[in-house]
Amino acid sequence: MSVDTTLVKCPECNSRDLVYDENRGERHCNECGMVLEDTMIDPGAEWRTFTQDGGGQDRSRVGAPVSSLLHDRGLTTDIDWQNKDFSGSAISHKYRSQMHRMRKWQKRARTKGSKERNLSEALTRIQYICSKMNLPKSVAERSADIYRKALDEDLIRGRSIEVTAGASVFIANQQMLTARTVEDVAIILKLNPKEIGRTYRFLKRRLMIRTPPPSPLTYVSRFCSELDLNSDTENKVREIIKMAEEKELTYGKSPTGITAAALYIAGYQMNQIRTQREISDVTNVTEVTIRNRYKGLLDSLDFELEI
DNA sequence: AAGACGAAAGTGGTTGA
DNA sequence: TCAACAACTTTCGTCTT
Repeated sequence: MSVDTTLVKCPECNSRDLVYDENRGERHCNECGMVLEDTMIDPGAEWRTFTQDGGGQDRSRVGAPVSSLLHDRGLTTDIDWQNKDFSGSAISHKYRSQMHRMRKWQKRARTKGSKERNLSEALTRIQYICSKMNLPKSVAERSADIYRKALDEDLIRGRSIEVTAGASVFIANQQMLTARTVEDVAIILKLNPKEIGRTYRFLKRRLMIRTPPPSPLTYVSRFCSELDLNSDTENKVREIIKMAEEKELTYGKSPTGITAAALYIAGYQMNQIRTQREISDVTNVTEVTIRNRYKGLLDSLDFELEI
Protein backbone atom coordinates (compact mmCIF):
# COMPACT_ATOMS: atom_id res chain seq x y z
CA MET A 1 0.00 0.00 0.00
CA SER A 2 1.41 3.33 -0.94
CA VAL A 3 0.67 6.88 -0.06
CA ASP A 4 -2.36 8.16 -1.83
CA THR A 5 -1.02 10.17 -4.68
CA THR A 6 -4.19 11.57 -6.10
CA LEU A 7 -3.28 14.97 -4.79
CA VAL A 8 -0.02 16.31 -6.08
CA LYS A 9 -0.72 19.96 -5.66
CA CYS A 10 -2.09 21.85 -2.74
CA PRO A 11 -5.61 22.96 -3.63
CA GLU A 12 -5.05 26.04 -1.51
CA CYS A 13 -1.85 27.52 -2.86
CA ASN A 14 -0.95 25.14 -5.68
CA SER A 15 2.36 24.31 -4.10
CA ARG A 16 3.80 20.90 -4.86
CA ASP A 17 5.64 20.82 -1.61
CA LEU A 18 3.48 18.29 0.17
CA VAL A 19 4.79 16.65 3.29
CA TYR A 20 3.68 13.46 4.91
CA ASP A 21 4.03 13.34 8.65
CA GLU A 22 4.26 9.73 9.72
CA ASN A 23 3.77 10.33 13.38
CA ARG A 24 0.71 12.35 12.87
CA GLY A 25 -0.67 10.24 10.07
CA GLU A 26 -1.50 13.22 7.96
CA ARG A 27 -0.25 15.00 4.90
CA HIS A 28 0.00 18.71 4.71
CA CYS A 29 1.25 21.46 2.46
CA ASN A 30 4.63 22.83 3.40
CA GLU A 31 3.78 26.22 1.92
CA CYS A 32 0.51 27.09 3.55
CA GLY A 33 0.19 24.35 6.14
CA MET A 34 -3.12 23.11 4.87
CA VAL A 35 -3.92 19.58 5.94
CA LEU A 36 -4.80 17.58 2.88
CA GLU A 37 -5.87 14.25 4.24
CA ASP A 38 -5.93 13.22 7.79
CA THR A 39 -7.43 9.83 7.32
CA MET A 40 -4.40 8.18 5.89
CA ILE A 41 -3.04 4.85 6.84
CA ASP A 42 0.54 4.06 7.65
CA PRO A 43 2.33 3.98 4.32
CA GLY A 44 4.84 1.41 5.51
CA ALA A 45 5.53 -1.68 3.49
CA GLU A 46 2.69 -4.14 3.23
CA TRP A 47 4.26 -7.17 4.72
CA ARG A 48 1.39 -8.70 6.53
CA THR A 49 0.46 -11.37 4.05
CA PHE A 50 -0.51 -14.17 6.36
CA THR A 51 -2.75 -16.06 4.02
CA GLN A 52 -1.41 -15.32 0.60
CA ASP A 53 0.47 -18.56 0.29
CA GLY A 54 -1.43 -19.65 -2.81
CA GLY A 55 -0.24 -18.84 -6.27
CA GLY A 56 3.37 -18.73 -5.22
CA GLN A 57 3.17 -14.97 -5.11
CA ASP A 58 4.14 -14.28 -1.60
CA ARG A 59 4.88 -10.59 -1.56
CA SER A 60 6.47 -10.85 1.81
CA ARG A 61 10.23 -10.86 1.81
CA VAL A 62 10.74 -11.45 5.48
CA GLY A 63 7.69 -13.33 6.61
CA ALA A 64 5.00 -11.88 8.78
CA PRO A 65 6.40 -9.24 11.08
CA VAL A 66 6.05 -9.54 14.78
CA SER A 67 3.15 -7.31 15.59
CA SER A 68 2.33 -6.19 19.07
CA LEU A 69 -1.21 -5.77 17.95
CA LEU A 70 -1.82 -9.48 17.83
CA HIS A 71 -2.20 -10.75 21.30
CA ASP A 72 0.13 -13.67 20.66
CA ARG A 73 2.34 -11.49 18.48
CA GLY A 74 1.39 -13.74 15.57
CA LEU A 75 3.97 -16.20 16.61
CA THR A 76 2.16 -19.35 17.67
CA THR A 77 2.31 -22.42 15.49
CA ASP A 78 -0.86 -23.52 13.87
CA ILE A 79 -0.44 -27.23 13.45
CA ASP A 80 1.25 -28.47 16.55
CA TRP A 81 -1.39 -29.23 19.11
CA GLN A 82 -4.16 -29.67 16.65
CA ASN A 83 -3.12 -33.17 15.82
CA LYS A 84 -4.30 -34.21 19.21
CA ASP A 85 -7.42 -32.20 19.56
CA PHE A 86 -9.04 -31.85 16.23
CA SER A 87 -9.81 -34.94 14.22
CA GLY A 88 -7.04 -37.13 15.45
CA SER A 89 -5.37 -37.50 12.09
CA ALA A 90 -2.53 -35.40 10.80
CA ILE A 91 -3.71 -32.46 8.79
CA SER A 92 -2.50 -32.10 5.28
CA HIS A 93 -1.37 -28.71 4.17
CA LYS A 94 -3.18 -29.17 0.96
CA TYR A 95 -6.68 -28.56 2.18
CA ARG A 96 -7.12 -24.97 2.77
CA SER A 97 -10.69 -25.19 3.97
CA GLN A 98 -9.55 -27.45 6.68
CA MET A 99 -6.79 -25.05 7.53
CA HIS A 100 -9.36 -22.38 7.78
CA ARG A 101 -11.44 -24.31 10.25
CA MET A 102 -8.38 -25.04 12.27
CA ARG A 103 -7.56 -21.41 12.51
CA LYS A 104 -11.00 -20.67 13.76
CA TRP A 105 -10.66 -23.38 16.31
CA GLN A 106 -7.34 -22.21 17.45
CA LYS A 107 -8.50 -18.67 17.74
CA ARG A 108 -10.93 -19.75 20.38
CA ALA A 109 -8.40 -21.82 22.22
CA ARG A 110 -5.81 -19.09 22.13
CA THR A 111 -7.94 -16.64 24.04
CA LYS A 112 -8.37 -18.93 26.94
CA GLY A 113 -6.61 -17.61 29.95
CA SER A 114 -8.05 -14.50 31.58
CA LYS A 115 -4.93 -12.51 30.86
CA GLU A 116 -5.06 -13.52 27.27
CA ARG A 117 -8.65 -12.50 27.01
CA ASN A 118 -7.96 -9.22 28.73
CA LEU A 119 -5.14 -8.54 26.33
CA SER A 120 -7.06 -9.37 23.23
CA GLU A 121 -9.92 -7.16 24.36
CA ALA A 122 -7.50 -4.35 25.11
CA LEU A 123 -5.80 -4.66 21.75
CA THR A 124 -9.13 -4.32 20.05
CA ARG A 125 -9.79 -1.15 21.99
CA ILE A 126 -6.34 0.22 21.23
CA GLN A 127 -6.77 -0.33 17.53
CA TYR A 128 -10.17 1.26 17.69
CA ILE A 129 -8.88 4.36 19.47
CA CYS A 130 -5.92 4.71 17.15
CA SER A 131 -7.97 4.38 14.01
CA LYS A 132 -10.47 6.94 15.29
CA MET A 133 -7.61 9.33 15.94
CA ASN A 134 -6.03 8.62 12.56
CA LEU A 135 -2.83 7.46 14.14
CA PRO A 136 -0.40 5.28 12.23
CA LYS A 137 0.20 1.68 13.11
CA SER A 138 3.49 2.48 14.78
CA VAL A 139 1.66 4.36 17.51
CA ALA A 140 -0.85 1.57 17.96
CA GLU A 141 1.95 -0.92 18.32
CA ARG A 142 3.73 1.21 20.86
CA SER A 143 0.49 1.48 22.81
CA ALA A 144 0.10 -2.26 22.70
CA ASP A 145 3.61 -2.78 24.04
CA ILE A 146 2.85 -0.52 26.95
CA TYR A 147 -0.41 -2.24 27.74
CA ARG A 148 1.30 -5.60 27.58
CA LYS A 149 3.88 -4.50 30.12
CA ALA A 150 1.19 -3.17 32.40
CA LEU A 151 -0.57 -6.49 32.23
CA ASP A 152 2.65 -8.35 33.01
CA GLU A 153 3.17 -6.19 36.06
CA ASP A 154 -0.37 -6.78 37.22
CA LEU A 155 -1.27 -3.12 37.07
CA ILE A 156 -4.62 -3.58 35.42
CA ARG A 157 -6.38 -5.17 38.33
CA GLY A 158 -9.08 -2.87 39.63
CA ARG A 159 -8.88 -0.68 36.58
CA SER A 160 -11.01 -0.91 33.51
CA ILE A 161 -9.50 -2.20 30.32
CA GLU A 162 -10.81 0.85 28.51
CA VAL A 163 -9.15 3.40 30.75
CA THR A 164 -5.87 1.52 30.76
CA ALA A 165 -5.95 1.10 27.01
CA GLY A 166 -6.64 4.83 26.66
CA ALA A 167 -3.76 5.68 28.98
CA SER A 168 -1.42 3.40 27.04
CA VAL A 169 -2.37 5.10 23.83
CA PHE A 170 -1.75 8.48 25.37
CA ILE A 171 1.70 7.49 26.61
CA ALA A 172 2.56 6.27 23.12
CA ASN A 173 1.37 9.58 21.74
CA GLN A 174 3.50 11.52 24.16
CA GLN A 175 6.51 9.49 23.20
CA MET A 176 5.94 9.92 19.52
CA LEU A 177 5.01 13.59 19.62
CA THR A 178 1.75 13.29 17.80
CA ALA A 179 0.15 16.47 19.17
CA ARG A 180 -2.76 14.63 20.69
CA THR A 181 -4.15 15.53 24.09
CA VAL A 182 -5.75 13.48 26.85
CA GLU A 183 -9.04 15.03 25.84
CA ASP A 184 -8.73 13.58 22.37
CA VAL A 185 -8.47 10.11 23.82
CA ALA A 186 -11.18 10.74 26.39
CA ILE A 187 -13.67 11.97 23.80
CA ILE A 188 -13.37 8.81 21.76
CA LEU A 189 -13.86 6.59 24.79
CA LYS A 190 -16.52 8.89 26.22
CA LEU A 191 -14.60 8.93 29.46
CA ASN A 192 -13.48 11.57 31.89
CA PRO A 193 -10.05 12.91 30.86
CA LYS A 194 -9.07 12.94 34.50
CA GLU A 195 -9.48 9.20 34.80
CA ILE A 196 -7.25 8.65 31.83
CA GLY A 197 -4.76 11.19 33.12
CA ARG A 198 -4.61 9.47 36.47
CA THR A 199 -4.00 6.09 34.95
CA TYR A 200 -1.51 7.63 32.56
CA ARG A 201 0.59 8.92 35.43
CA PHE A 202 0.19 5.71 37.36
CA LEU A 203 1.40 3.58 34.46
CA LYS A 204 4.29 5.88 33.75
CA ARG A 205 5.46 5.74 37.32
CA ARG A 206 5.07 2.01 37.80
CA LEU A 207 6.54 1.06 34.46
CA MET A 208 9.23 3.69 34.80
CA ILE A 209 8.41 5.13 31.44
CA ARG A 210 9.79 8.52 30.62
CA THR A 211 8.13 10.75 28.08
CA PRO A 212 9.83 13.82 26.70
CA PRO A 213 8.48 16.97 28.33
CA PRO A 214 5.91 18.20 25.86
CA SER A 215 6.91 21.37 24.09
CA PRO A 216 4.30 23.92 23.13
CA LEU A 217 5.76 23.64 19.63
CA THR A 218 4.28 20.19 19.28
CA TYR A 219 0.77 21.52 18.97
CA VAL A 220 1.41 24.47 16.71
CA SER A 221 0.71 22.93 13.34
CA ARG A 222 -2.37 21.15 14.52
CA PHE A 223 -3.94 24.19 16.17
CA CYS A 224 -2.99 26.53 13.33
CA SER A 225 -4.66 24.27 10.87
CA GLU A 226 -7.77 24.00 13.01
CA LEU A 227 -7.87 27.77 13.31
CA ASP A 228 -7.22 28.33 9.63
CA LEU A 229 -4.10 30.36 10.15
CA ASN A 230 -1.63 30.79 7.31
CA SER A 231 1.96 29.68 7.39
CA ASP A 232 3.33 33.13 8.14
CA THR A 233 1.30 33.25 11.28
CA GLU A 234 2.29 29.70 12.10
CA ASN A 235 5.93 30.64 11.83
CA LYS A 236 5.30 33.62 14.05
CA VAL A 237 3.74 31.36 16.64
CA ARG A 238 6.82 29.15 16.58
CA GLU A 239 9.06 32.16 16.91
CA ILE A 240 7.21 33.39 19.95
CA ILE A 241 7.27 30.00 21.61
CA LYS A 242 10.98 29.60 20.99
CA MET A 243 11.68 32.94 22.59
CA ALA A 244 9.54 31.98 25.55
CA GLU A 245 11.37 28.69 25.92
CA GLU A 246 14.73 30.40 25.81
CA LYS A 247 13.70 32.72 28.58
CA GLU A 248 12.41 29.74 30.52
CA LEU A 249 8.93 31.12 30.73
CA THR A 250 7.40 27.78 29.90
CA TYR A 251 8.50 25.61 32.78
CA GLY A 252 5.74 24.34 34.97
CA LYS A 253 3.10 25.77 32.68
CA SER A 254 0.78 23.77 30.56
CA PRO A 255 2.22 23.57 27.05
CA THR A 256 -1.13 24.02 25.37
CA GLY A 257 -1.62 27.17 27.43
CA ILE A 258 1.60 28.62 26.04
CA THR A 259 0.65 27.60 22.53
CA ALA A 260 -2.75 29.19 22.93
CA ALA A 261 -1.25 32.46 24.12
CA ALA A 262 1.29 32.48 21.31
CA LEU A 263 -1.51 31.91 18.83
CA TYR A 264 -3.37 34.87 20.22
CA ILE A 265 -0.38 37.18 20.02
CA ALA A 266 0.71 36.00 16.59
CA GLY A 267 -2.83 36.48 15.35
CA TYR A 268 -2.67 40.15 16.19
CA GLN A 269 0.84 40.65 14.89
CA MET A 270 0.07 39.02 11.58
CA ASN A 271 -3.39 40.49 11.29
CA GLN A 272 -5.06 37.12 11.42
CA ILE A 273 -6.98 37.78 14.55
CA ARG A 274 -8.71 34.99 16.40
CA THR A 275 -10.73 35.64 19.52
CA GLN A 276 -9.82 34.14 22.85
CA ARG A 277 -13.03 32.16 22.61
CA GLU A 278 -12.06 30.60 19.28
CA ILE A 279 -8.59 29.73 20.49
CA SER A 280 -10.00 28.38 23.71
CA ASP A 281 -12.36 26.08 21.83
CA VAL A 282 -9.60 24.61 19.71
CA THR A 283 -6.91 24.34 22.35
CA ASN A 284 -9.08 23.39 25.30
CA VAL A 285 -7.49 26.11 27.39
CA THR A 286 -9.77 28.55 29.15
CA GLU A 287 -9.86 32.17 28.12
CA VAL A 288 -8.64 33.16 31.55
CA THR A 289 -5.51 31.11 31.12
CA ILE A 290 -4.95 32.48 27.64
CA ARG A 291 -5.12 35.97 29.11
CA ASN A 292 -2.75 35.21 31.94
CA ARG A 293 -0.25 33.55 29.64
CA TYR A 294 -0.26 36.10 26.91
CA LYS A 295 0.12 38.98 29.34
CA GLY A 296 3.05 37.19 30.88
CA LEU A 297 4.60 36.66 27.48
CA LEU A 298 4.12 40.28 26.48
CA ASP A 299 5.74 41.46 29.69
CA SER A 300 8.77 39.25 29.45
CA LEU A 301 9.38 39.44 25.75
CA ASP A 302 8.87 43.17 25.43
CA PHE A 303 6.29 42.81 22.76
CA GLU A 304 3.67 45.34 22.18
CA LEU A 305 0.25 44.64 20.91
CA GLU A 306 -1.44 47.62 19.48
CA ILE A 307 -5.05 46.65 19.38
C1' DA B 1 -24.13 42.31 21.40
C1' DA B 2 -19.59 40.50 21.35
C1' DG B 3 -15.17 40.42 23.18
C1' DA B 4 -11.96 41.22 26.69
C1' DC B 5 -10.93 41.75 31.51
C1' DG B 6 -9.94 40.25 36.24
C1' DA B 7 -11.52 38.96 41.04
C1' DA B 8 -12.71 35.14 43.80
C1' DA B 9 -13.52 30.54 44.89
C1' DG B 10 -12.79 25.77 43.63
C1' DT B 11 -10.20 21.55 41.59
C1' DG B 12 -6.62 18.19 41.39
C1' DG B 13 -1.73 17.33 41.27
C1' DT B 14 2.98 17.90 43.24
C1' DT B 15 6.15 18.41 46.88
C1' DG B 16 8.34 18.11 51.08
C1' DA B 17 8.14 17.46 56.10
C1' DT C 1 0.03 10.88 55.33
C1' DC C 2 -0.93 15.57 55.41
C1' DA C 3 -0.61 20.44 54.53
C1' DA C 4 1.14 24.03 51.70
C1' DC C 5 1.52 25.40 47.14
C1' DA C 6 1.30 26.51 42.06
C1' DA C 7 -1.26 26.14 37.87
C1' DC C 8 -5.49 26.04 36.00
C1' DT C 9 -10.69 26.25 35.78
C1' DT C 10 -15.34 28.07 36.68
C1' DT C 11 -18.18 31.67 37.40
C1' DC C 12 -19.57 36.14 37.10
C1' DG C 13 -19.86 41.18 37.12
C1' DT C 14 -17.76 45.00 34.57
C1' DC C 15 -15.74 47.59 30.94
C1' DT C 16 -14.87 48.52 25.91
C1' DT C 17 -15.76 48.55 21.10
